[in-house]
Amino acid sequence: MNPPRRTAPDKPDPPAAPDPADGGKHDAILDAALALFAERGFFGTAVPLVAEAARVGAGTIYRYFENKEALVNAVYRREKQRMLSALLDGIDRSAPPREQFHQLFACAAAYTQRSPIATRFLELHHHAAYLDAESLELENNSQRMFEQALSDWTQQQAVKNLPPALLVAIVWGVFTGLIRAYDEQRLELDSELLGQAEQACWEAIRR
Amino acid sequence: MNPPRRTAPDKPDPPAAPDPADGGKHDAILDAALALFAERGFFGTAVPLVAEAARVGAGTIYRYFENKEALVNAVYRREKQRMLSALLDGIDRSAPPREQFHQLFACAAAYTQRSPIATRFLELHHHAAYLDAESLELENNSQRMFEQALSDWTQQQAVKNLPPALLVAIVWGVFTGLIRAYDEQRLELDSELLGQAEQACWEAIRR
Amino acid sequence: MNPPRRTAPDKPDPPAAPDPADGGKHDAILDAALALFAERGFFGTAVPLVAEAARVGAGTIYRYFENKEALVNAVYRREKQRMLSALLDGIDRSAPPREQFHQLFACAAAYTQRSPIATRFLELHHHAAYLDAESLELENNSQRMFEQALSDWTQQQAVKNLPPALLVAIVWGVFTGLIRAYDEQRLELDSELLGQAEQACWEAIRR
Amino acid sequence: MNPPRRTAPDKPDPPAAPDPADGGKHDAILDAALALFAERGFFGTAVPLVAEAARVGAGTIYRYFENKEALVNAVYRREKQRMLSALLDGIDRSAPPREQFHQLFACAAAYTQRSPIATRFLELHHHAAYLDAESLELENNSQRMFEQALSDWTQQQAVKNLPPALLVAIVWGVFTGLIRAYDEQRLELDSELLGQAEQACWEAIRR
DNA sequence: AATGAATGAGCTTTCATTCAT
DNA sequence: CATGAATGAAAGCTCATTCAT
Repeated sequence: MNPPRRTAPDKPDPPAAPDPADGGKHDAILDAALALFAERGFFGTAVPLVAEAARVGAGTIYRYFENKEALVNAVYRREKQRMLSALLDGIDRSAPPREQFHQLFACAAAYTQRSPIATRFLELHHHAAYLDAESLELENNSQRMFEQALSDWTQQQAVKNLPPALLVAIVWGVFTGLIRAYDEQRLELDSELLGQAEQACWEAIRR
Repeated sequence: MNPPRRTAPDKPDPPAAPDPADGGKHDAILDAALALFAERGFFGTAVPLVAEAARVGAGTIYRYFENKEALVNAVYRREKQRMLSALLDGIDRSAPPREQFHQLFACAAAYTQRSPIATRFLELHHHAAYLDAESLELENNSQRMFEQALSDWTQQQAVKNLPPALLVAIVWGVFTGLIRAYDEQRLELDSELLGQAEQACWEAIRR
Repeated sequence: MNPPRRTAPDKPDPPAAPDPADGGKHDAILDAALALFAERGFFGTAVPLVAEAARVGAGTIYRYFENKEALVNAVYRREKQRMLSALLDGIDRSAPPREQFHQLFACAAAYTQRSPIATRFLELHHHAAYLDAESLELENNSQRMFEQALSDWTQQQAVKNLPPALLVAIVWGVFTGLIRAYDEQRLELDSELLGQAEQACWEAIRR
Repeated sequence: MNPPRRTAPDKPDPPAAPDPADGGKHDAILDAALALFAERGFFGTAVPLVAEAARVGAGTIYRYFENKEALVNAVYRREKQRMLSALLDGIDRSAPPREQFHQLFACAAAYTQRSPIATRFLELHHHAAYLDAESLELENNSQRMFEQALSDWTQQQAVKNLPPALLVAIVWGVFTGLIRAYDEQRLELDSELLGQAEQACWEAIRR
């Protein structure tokens, strides 16, 4: 893995849903909102600022999203789903647990590197009061999927027989810790270090 | 460790700095601000609300703190320092690394249980844009102290020979993961589970 | 007169001006605007809402009316004129005054019953700030016509020798009072009651 | 009665409730709101405009009134009550009906002349959608009081045996008609004319 | 020193109007 | 001609901050 750039891509994601030709405004707004919410938080970001960044009129945002809260939820869901896809699509559930774990770590690392802004956004808005039921449901679903994977590995005698929620908390916590350390510029996430972190994390949960 | 209460103390901390008899207003404001910022966030908390909760006039807050930002930084520094004290005072740096690690984990667990509101506050305001240089400096100091401890353990051949920042990220990440899982009610943090988490985390970093 | 329905027709009025085949859009807009302005007031009615109700594009309205104010004035003039026609066409100016008065009252009652929405609109927009000179001129004309009628009756020694404007104010006031009482559901306007009101009003002005 | 000035007093009403020394801001806001709402309507009046007219900051209005709707209701209730007092205090309920009727007419005329702006306001906001339950209750109460008076006069055989609501509608309608005619400058309300109107109106309802 | 009423800048949101299609 | 997506000015309202008391 290359030494990750300190800021970067995040925008070049192909406009996800092929919108019915609105000039890409819908996605432009989501992109702008993502960057600003990640940088300044929800309350710290004024809607006209999002509009300006998206190069649309302030009122236009309200043609696409009912209100500011709906906007942040739309961003949250798009990014959460993208992240989940990035992680899950890269895992071969029939491979041995240790291999799957490696794939997971690699995908997560690749994702955070490809989408640092989205990563920051998701980390920041993790459990905000303005997330609606649908967003929380998505959050729960993702949690459940990870618990399922860890639970499977336990049954395959590969990892410790501990509550899946605890195992997820450990793995997720380690990864989050890495991201934060990287964000706060205390750690350069090169591939050697990622490999070491992966191994350490595996040792935390392996039987 | 007892099954932790879902809410609780947090206030009875002795009035840290022996203020020159201002009727305790300074601390009352910090206490009120801590609770409100933890519950509603920085932008969600109106200054007059803090004043009311602290039972002082709105203008009084500005005699003690330059502005809202200064207030949240003061809260941050007080709580961060308290937390650091709680962790570091409980560790016997001459004990064997594994024993020190146990003490650290136990102190951290005790702290979060004793001060759930402060824990929530620190987690929530972890890297907010409105933290000033002094707060970030404190953050760095604490980081450096933990790195020093991990570095020592490495030299004592007890833990892996990895960059201390990585080791801290792992340990801190695991602990943060536990707190979150508990906050989101996915995990009950009883003493058995904490012990298992501690052991897993140790296995992540031990040589 | 039948016990009046609480809501009802109002639309089936023949499309007043035989427009040069614009697909009926001009009238459709006026119809929609009438209903919405009557129900929600001028400021409470958004132009795109009128467009939707008229089943035309929002921009189309501006091809027929310079702006919202011009639209409400057009509605006002159309309805005021219809109302005047309804009243004046039903009066036989060669009949004895008392008979003419009866015809006037009957026509007015019939009109308000046939066109409750228009009645509400005219009452609501009676002297709004956004009525333009032409609308006010129409208002004055109608006033003058009624004054003329009352003046004639005075000369025929049938009604009191008072300023025609006062006589009109009295008759118009009584009728408006009836409408309001009906609107506020304090009065059921059956034919007996209307007859009594008519007689009372006549006694107010008769010599 | 003097030839009424075309605009005039309305403000000099003593600040009704001796407010607990707020610098008269509460009343200043009500006064400014009354004038502007009467002139431009509820929706046509921007809150900052009221603030400017009252010579207070825009935010100050919200210290005294929950929102714009609460403000218009406060104005409505103050003015309606003042008007009712003006009418009812001037009537000697033990006098003969015709004399009472004269007093009523005289009081009403005096009130509208003394408070033309309030008169216009009450006329304009008569049954607006933004009046709350308390305001409507006040409206109903006043209606009931007038019906009671008319009903009494009927029982005293002085006026026609018609539904009190109809009698009120007639009297109130005539008076409203006079006001409108005056407002629209079609009628000068001198004392002679008022006397004639009073007599005509009495003839409408007298037995 | 302490207060809290007052302020006005700035927020989210709406909507009359335009103009590229 | 007709459209309706886009706009941005202006609305109602909040709240960090000040200052007369």
